[in-house]
Amino acid sequence: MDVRVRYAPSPTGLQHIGGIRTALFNYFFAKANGGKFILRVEDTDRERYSDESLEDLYSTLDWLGIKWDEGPVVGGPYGPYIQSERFDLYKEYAEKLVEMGKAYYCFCTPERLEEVRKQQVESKSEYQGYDRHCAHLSDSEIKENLRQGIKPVIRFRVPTEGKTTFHDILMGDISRRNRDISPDPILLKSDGFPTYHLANVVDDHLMHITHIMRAQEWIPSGPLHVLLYEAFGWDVPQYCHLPMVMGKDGQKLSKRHGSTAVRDFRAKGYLPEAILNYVTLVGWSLDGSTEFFSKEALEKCFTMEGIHKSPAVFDYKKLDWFNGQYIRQADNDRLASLIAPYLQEAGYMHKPLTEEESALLSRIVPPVKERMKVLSDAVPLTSFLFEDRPVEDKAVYVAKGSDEASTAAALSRGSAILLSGLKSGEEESSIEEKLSALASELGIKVNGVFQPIRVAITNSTVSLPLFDSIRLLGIDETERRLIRADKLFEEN
RNA sequence: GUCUCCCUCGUCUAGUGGUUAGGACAUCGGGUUUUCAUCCCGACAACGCGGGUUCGAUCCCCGCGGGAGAUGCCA
Repeated sequence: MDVRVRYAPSPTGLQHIGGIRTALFNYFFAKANGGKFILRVEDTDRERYSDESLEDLYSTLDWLGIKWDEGPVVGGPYGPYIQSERFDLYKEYAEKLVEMGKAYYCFCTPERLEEVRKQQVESKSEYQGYDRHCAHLSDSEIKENLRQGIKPVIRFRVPTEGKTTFHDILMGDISRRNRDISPDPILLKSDGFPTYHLANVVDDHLMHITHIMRAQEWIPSGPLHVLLYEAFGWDVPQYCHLPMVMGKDGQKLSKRHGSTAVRDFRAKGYLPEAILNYVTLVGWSLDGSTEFFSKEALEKCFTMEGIHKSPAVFDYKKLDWFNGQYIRQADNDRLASLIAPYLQEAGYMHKPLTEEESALLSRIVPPVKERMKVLSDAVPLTSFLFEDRPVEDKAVYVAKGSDEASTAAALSRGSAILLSGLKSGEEESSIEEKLSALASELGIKVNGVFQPIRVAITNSTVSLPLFDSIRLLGIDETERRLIRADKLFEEN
């Protein structure tokens, strides 16, 4: 049997790390087994639905390079793949269950349900959930309610006896007494839309899904779904519940832990291959030592056996490390085009780039790529080129182990050495030697000479390498800034 | 409350009835370097606890503890 798996998100929010991890596992499992990866949009919650979420779903998968074999846009033999477009289908199946006596109409108002819930909490009842008030209405009672225009929901009749077991590839057999299953969950809402339980089971069956890989938060409803498959007389697919992705505090990863939307990571300057690589390693490993995986490699080597049972904490620092690694590996031209938007956003460059800017950009990349964790780091790293904010505080120019007098001397004499060297096209290493010699003459450390020069030129003690900075800035501007710093020290 | 699942360094993980319990991130220290970063070297650091089974348990069994998830006309 050919493997068919699906990612079935609900477009009620931006695609987040947890969701995308599920998508990736499904995708890689399908690819590694020569199967099909199906995308299905579960937009049955009309209150929380948003177009933006749907667009975000497509753009995020696209950014990661994840293509679906069947689904919205591309179509497929079992479409449509958007649940709202399958509206009639669910009603049909729900009513089929009603006819079989396995489901029933319920006319309870939300107010009454709320009241029941409240009482259960107050009385600390062991049983929670619906009290099956409408489980045994007579035909005439149902007709009367319908005649009055009350919109019913359809509830599934959960057996009160026995237990239901399903097999999970990772977890093994998971059983639950039927009486512990939430009593009589709603299958079809009063607005005619199905709930997750119904739509999911119906669609997975109709779309011939072979393996259901979803987050562990669904384990408790596994038995219910099995009951549903059995009620319809359908085969139960294979289950594989994925470990959850947690935040630092061990709770389910959410916004309060930091960014969780993939879009946010993208905006900050994470590369898709870094996200893809790291996210796949959350809850999965090949051998415990291999860390770098390309998408293509994972499409071949991903196995279910490598998936873990226990939840995993999402480590932002490790993601940063991965991103830095991938940035360093990245092609310079690609990096240039990836960095450009950040510099444009900062107002440093025009959109589109002028020819000069484009040329400058490609010279910026090599020194900058060694120093970035995220692409947006390029902005602070190069700001000295685009906005001149001279350091007024003399103390900043003074290196450790030096003093103001030596610094003043280092600055004026060092500037002279530097500028004449640069203008005469002298080797950088030779200029460097002379500056070092100056340091020992002044009786200070090498940095005692370099630091004031660096601060003068880059307006910061932390910068790109000095000669790189000068090359990017140009000799004239370098000279201007050196003279200005020199004056600062001459003033008193 | 009830049900279900989980438990190896701070974090992600490898691993075995007998190992110096391995790797990576983070942290700390050192080296290279004009700063920062990169890069290199090193250090710290784990089998939740208690019973069994066994010549021997991190590994097998039981209990406890801790954590998480579910308990919606959300998915």
